[in-house]
Amino acid sequence: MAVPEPATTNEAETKLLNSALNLFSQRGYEGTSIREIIEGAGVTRPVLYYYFENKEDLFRRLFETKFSELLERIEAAVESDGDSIARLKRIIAGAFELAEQNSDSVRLILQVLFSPPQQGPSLDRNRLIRQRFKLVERVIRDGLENKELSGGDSQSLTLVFLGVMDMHMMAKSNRSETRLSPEIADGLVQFFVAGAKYRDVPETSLVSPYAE
Amino acid sequence: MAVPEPATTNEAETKLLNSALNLFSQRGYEGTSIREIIEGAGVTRPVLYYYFENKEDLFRRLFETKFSELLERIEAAVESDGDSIARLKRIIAGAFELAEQNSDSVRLILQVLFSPPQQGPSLDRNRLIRQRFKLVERVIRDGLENKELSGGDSQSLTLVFLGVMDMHMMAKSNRSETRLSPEIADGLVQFFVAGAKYRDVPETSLVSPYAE
DNA sequence: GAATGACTAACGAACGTTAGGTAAAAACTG
DNA sequence: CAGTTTTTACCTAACGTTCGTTAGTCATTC
Repeated sequence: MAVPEPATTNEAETKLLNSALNLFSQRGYEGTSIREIIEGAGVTRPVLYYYFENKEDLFRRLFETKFSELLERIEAAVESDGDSIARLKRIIAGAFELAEQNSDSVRLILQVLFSPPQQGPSLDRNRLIRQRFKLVERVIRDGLENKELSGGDSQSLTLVFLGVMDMHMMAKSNRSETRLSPEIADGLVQFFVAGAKYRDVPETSLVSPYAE
Repeated sequence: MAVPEPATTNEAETKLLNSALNLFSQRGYEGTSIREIIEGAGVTRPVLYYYFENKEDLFRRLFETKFSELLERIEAAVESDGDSIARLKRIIAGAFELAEQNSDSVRLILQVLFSPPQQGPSLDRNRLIRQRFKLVERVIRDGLENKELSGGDSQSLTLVFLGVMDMHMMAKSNRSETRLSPEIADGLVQFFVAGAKYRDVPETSLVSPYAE
């Protein structure tokens, strides 16, 4: 009976989320006012409070959506077929693809992961960091078991891997001309594998950087 | 008779800078109010405006001091003796040492380098990023010329190097139990050299991530 | 006639900043 | 070197603005 397209019902909500993504990713949480968000969305203030509890709720829901997108991509790569090196390549390639498609989302995510501990709304940053860490670590542990990788414990290697990946996404965030192609993703993993394999020094490891 | 200690002349200014470092590094620029800063320093508000033009001036002067400390350390390592691998080790070891000694400073620096473009007071972030980038790149270019390194252009390799270094400093910022020892610094450079050397793929490079 | 989705208008609190004043030390002057 | 002026280092008290938030109202739709 009713229109079978409730997709376009929350037009105002979508506009608010888009405006919020744009502003939050560029200016941060405290640097963005609710007045700027509603202006960008072309609605009035009470409309925002109709769809969202408050500013923090808006930020949290926005962030959770975007972060889930990234996690799902990584998860898909982790559970994909092939050896661990191929899966590592897919992890980076997927993240790079997201950064190319939706650089605002990636900037928002990096902002949260790398911001000072008490900045912005209180969300469990360490949990988020660990979630992503664990996914990548699983692949690296597989690689160590199959002797595709060596040269350190899984935690140290994961930290290096994420460092390389994130620094490139950060470069893309800062300079949008930067192109993060799948070829670069492959090259970085080759780099990583070589470093983890041919190292002829005693293994070094951090004291549980993101352990459980 | 009177206490002959004029060393404590700018006592209030120092207290303000210390309080500001503590708060800014933990909560960010917008997340910290002038009232919190003066409370932490145990002075009144006009005292802050006596020593600093305004909040932005306070932040800028604080940041510039701390960032210079880091740059000077890197510079010293860049200009030190030995092959480029030894110098790369000293760069990381120096940064790690600073992170161990003064984690607030490092957190403040990382915060500025990695925050979204329009957050906080307007300071030329790309210039700062480039300054540090150039210093490291010089050593890596030397390494490429002397065949101590290979496997990519100097810019790509520098980006990887900084990614590995920064991710570890970030880990320290998030979890202060993390120990960033000189041994770990050495291990990371070994990793880096192996990755840059034994890679058997065509060289890949980004489109000028932090070129001039 | 009850939700839904929007509006105008205002709220108190917190923000960065400043006007205006004071006690003591430092610098100058006859 | 005594007397005067200036500067230093702080204070109390308030300013105007912006912040996030909400009470109250009103069409439109089901």
